[in-house]
Amino acid sequence: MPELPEVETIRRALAPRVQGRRLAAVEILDARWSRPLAPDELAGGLEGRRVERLGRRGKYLLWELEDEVTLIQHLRMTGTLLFDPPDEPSHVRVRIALDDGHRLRYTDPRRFGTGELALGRAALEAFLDARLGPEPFDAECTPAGLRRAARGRTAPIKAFLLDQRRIAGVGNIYADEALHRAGIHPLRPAGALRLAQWEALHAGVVAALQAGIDAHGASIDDFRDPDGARGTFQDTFLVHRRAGEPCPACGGPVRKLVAAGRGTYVCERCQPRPRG
DNA sequence: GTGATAACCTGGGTGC
DNA sequence: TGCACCCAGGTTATCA
Repeated sequence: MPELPEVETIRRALAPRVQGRRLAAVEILDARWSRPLAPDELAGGLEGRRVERLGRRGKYLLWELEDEVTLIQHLRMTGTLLFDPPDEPSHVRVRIALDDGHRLRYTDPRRFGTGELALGRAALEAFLDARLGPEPFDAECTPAGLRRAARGRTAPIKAFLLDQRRIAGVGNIYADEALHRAGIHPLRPAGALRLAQWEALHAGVVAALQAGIDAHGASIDDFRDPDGARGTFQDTFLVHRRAGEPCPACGGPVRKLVAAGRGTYVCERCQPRPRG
């Protein structure tokens, strides 16, 4: 599941290969990907333009093209970008040919991924600002700021972490791993956390995301980098998808429960369940 | 405004 | 072996 570290892994691998190149041809095979624009309409906005920068914001991959045109790409559940795959992969939704002869293939078995066009800097910022809170690694993302955003909230902290408007880039995997690092139960009401807990959680989020980036992402199911290689973060998960196994910190059992409607993994010795 | 839930979608796993 | 069913999850829309 591409979360911030997986998208960053893709960005780092692709940026030196696409920056400065032109999108010679763009073929969109799935109208779901480009809607509300028709495939030809979106492809027409991209073709011939030079890639000035490949950026990222939260889980969005930002293809910043000349003339202030940006392709805002979200991989959702199973999206993968492959660079010069040896064979034509299955579930190809978009084909891109670069002007130096290299090829990109966007594959997405579940077809949740999206590509949207922003015309102009203001449109891009409006799109992102409406959907995303601060980047976890930025100085503006602070424990005190998160605490303010959560004030009065009774929803579980896991739901708060998954809400991209509160903090950008955290998904199900990294929320579980961050909460375990911080010793906080995922069902604890977000508004009930003390400042010291927010400090621990902020540090846990940053540490989990950085570990994911260092491992080139987590490849539980579909994630592959642009060269088709798997990430290794799944090999060092503390709790996520480890139900029934001993907690690496205390040896207690890792349990699976549902929080925010998502499969959630917790060690209730390290992460005491809230009373009531 | 807030929180919970359904819907989108398909491959893989499980049970019969 | 084949079929039906369930589950996974990021985001958005809808409802209470």
